[in-house]
Amino acid sequence: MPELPEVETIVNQLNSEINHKTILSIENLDHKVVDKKTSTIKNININNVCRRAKYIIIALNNSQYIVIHLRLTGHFHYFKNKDKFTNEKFCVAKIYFNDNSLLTFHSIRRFERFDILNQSELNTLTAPLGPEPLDKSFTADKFQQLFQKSPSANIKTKLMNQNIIAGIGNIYAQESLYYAGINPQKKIQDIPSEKLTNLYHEIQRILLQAIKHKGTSVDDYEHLNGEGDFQNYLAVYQKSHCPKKHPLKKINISGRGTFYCPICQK
DNA sequence: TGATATGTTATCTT
DNA sequence: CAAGATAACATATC
Repeated sequence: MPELPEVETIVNQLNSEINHKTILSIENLDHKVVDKKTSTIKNININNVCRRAKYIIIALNNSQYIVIHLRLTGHFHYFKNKDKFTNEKFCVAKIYFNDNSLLTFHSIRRFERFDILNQSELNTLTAPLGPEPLDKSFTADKFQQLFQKSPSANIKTKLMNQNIIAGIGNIYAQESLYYAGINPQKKIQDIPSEKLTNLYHEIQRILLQAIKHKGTSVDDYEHLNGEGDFQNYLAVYQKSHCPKKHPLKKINISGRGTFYCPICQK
């Protein structure tokens, strides 16, 4: 499932493939997933592609934004020649460019979102989001303060809450908790502050590492040109043993599957 | 065939 | 009341 590193990978690729191109038109094949306002996008230039939390934001030069959330199964394919496209399953939108290329968006579960927003709608969407974990301004001190505000909350649930800290989902929450040596069942108040600082550093390390590997390809994630390979470097997610060969436990926290090592994570 | 997976949001509970 | 927990959403896959 696409989290920060996967979305970041796709945004980087979109920037190199489609930035500053002109969108001729957008074909909307599923009005449940794709905003009907796509029909108004004709001969519009792309100013920039960026990421906020797990949102892909394509800034257009008519002061509108294409905002895409991949949720669980969303992905793109890019064709330098639009004629190379052959009817692919689950394609819900086709974006045609002035250089005869084509970007297709696919949604398997139809859980995904492809919206056309104006500036104020975009502001409303992003306003509640927590800080970006890789921002230079997001220091270890701020991380401490953020989490110690909710002493009785479960650490993993808070890590995955986009309004506390942006971009972390089920995979990277489990991985960073493993490397920080924190049992995912812990309440924040029961975690010593040195361990919280470790967690801060491990989050950044893991996210950067995963971006280098173009994300974790499990389930339906793929980027524009294929798959990432960080799944080969996971410590606990969907594993039976941790890197130190201890058997892992799988439990349920807030309705989400959670792998952890009872020996390494206290 | 029905259980499973999961990000976000709405709703329920404590 | 508010914080936290859980249900709902959709649907392909095993």
